Amino acid sequence: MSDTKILPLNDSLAEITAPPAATRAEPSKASLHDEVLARLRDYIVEGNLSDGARIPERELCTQFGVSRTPLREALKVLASEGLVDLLPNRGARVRALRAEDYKELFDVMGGLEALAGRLACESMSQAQYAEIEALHHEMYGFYLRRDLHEYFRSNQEIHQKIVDAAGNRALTGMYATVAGQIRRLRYAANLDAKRDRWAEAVREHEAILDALRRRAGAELSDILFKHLRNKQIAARESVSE
Amino acid sequence: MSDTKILPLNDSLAEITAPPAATRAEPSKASLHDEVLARLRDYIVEGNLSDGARIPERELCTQFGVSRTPLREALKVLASEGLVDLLPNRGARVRALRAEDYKELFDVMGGLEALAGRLACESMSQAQYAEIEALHHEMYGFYLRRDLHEYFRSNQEIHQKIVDAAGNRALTGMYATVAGQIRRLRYAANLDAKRDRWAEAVREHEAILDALRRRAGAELSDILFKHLRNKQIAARESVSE
DNA sequence: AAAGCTAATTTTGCATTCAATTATAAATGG
DNA sequence: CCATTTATAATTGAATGCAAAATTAGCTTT
Repeated sequence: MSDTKILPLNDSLAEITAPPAATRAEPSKASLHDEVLARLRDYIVEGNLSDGARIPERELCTQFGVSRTPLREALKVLASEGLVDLLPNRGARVRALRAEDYKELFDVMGGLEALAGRLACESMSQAQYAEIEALHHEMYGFYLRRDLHEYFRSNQEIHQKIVDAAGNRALTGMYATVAGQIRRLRYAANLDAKRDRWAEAVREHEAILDALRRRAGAELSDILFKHLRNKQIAARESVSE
Repeated sequence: MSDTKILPLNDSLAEITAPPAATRAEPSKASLHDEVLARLRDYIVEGNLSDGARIPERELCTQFGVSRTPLREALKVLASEGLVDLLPNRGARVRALRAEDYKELFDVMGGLEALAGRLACESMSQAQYAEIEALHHEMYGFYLRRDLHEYFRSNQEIHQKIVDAAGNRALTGMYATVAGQIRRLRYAANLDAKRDRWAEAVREHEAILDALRRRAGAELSDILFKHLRNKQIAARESVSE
């Protein structure tokens, strides 16, 4: 194994090297640790590494062009976020989530969105509501035109806007962490296979908007949790096919 | 072994050095990083360091008898948990939480407990319910006897048992993190100053138990969130005195 | 030739070292 | 005497070095 010249890279890791130039343009903005952390997290969240794949330190160091110290710090943080497993003396692996784990994460996401809805009802400004309402109508348009991709995007944006409207940074951070873990599962990919579920999801979103408008916190909380539960069930069915 | 002679310690940090011998007896159990992480987290959570206190690396290293590498790793993780702030080139400080931050954390805790209650209703065994019911009666006894300390302990145990009964490890972990951040505020310390609130809290716990028995998930979810809200209000009032 | 054992290589965990930034002290000028 | 500047010390961020553990390769023994 010749390690003096650039090695033939593991395919799955090849792209890590690509983006640094752009990030490097702004050189001393963040610490090396933060940069490595953000990039590695994105890379894992975006699903570029297969479940359980080994993450050899030395290789990643050459990819990122840093020493082992900041990389190891980033790995510890990612482990605490649940994205990687750290095996003693055996290195880091991308955490392999089983169906059971996804079920748990979905439920937590549902709980966090339920909370977000409740808080949004309490503190949301009229402008924030109007923004969500506009997004809802936009999303409905995509539904009518059967534009799944844009539907999905605006759907996600609505959910994020509700979380933002809660105005709770601790919640926002946790939501991002959980959403990141789940994102590795492209759960709604073949929602179109289930036309029934799509229509149902739209109806649920109408109920969400209605409760938001009436600022009915407890009710919205319940609707949002159940909405996420239905999403989860649909995801499980579509995966098992 | 490593610390043959004991250095002059900073007063506020002196106790950190105490427990290592016991932990050291079992040498290769955990990595140095994990040990330092756990001990430093406990130390901060238990409120031994004042808000905003500087955490000089070198000093802590001598306290723990480790080099800067594992300590810095632990600090990065604690920063991601929100327990410390990391100022670039300026070291770590115990994160100073303002009233606003506590309000946010309380709401998140309420949201997580609301979720826990809902999930517990779905999956809890009869034995688990019985255990909670027993704890509830025990707690009621402490209330009648005005034993605030034991009341508080069993109260906390009930809430933890509900979270455990949810059977969701992701939730359990997040709950622990949030509870840790809040624990630095001894919020219920002078609950006894408010006899009204104490009676009210007990009544709320009766409603919690009732909803649990009926496995009324959505209802319990709502009750638990509001219970935490009331706790929060009581805490704020008692602090402002 | 396969299974088991031993030696070499690699990889990890942690300590140490070095450079860069910040804090502190001294000195100079107004 | 105080403010500003300069020099020194301390602290942080990151790279390198080293010992222990683990993985791999090679060898022995059937």
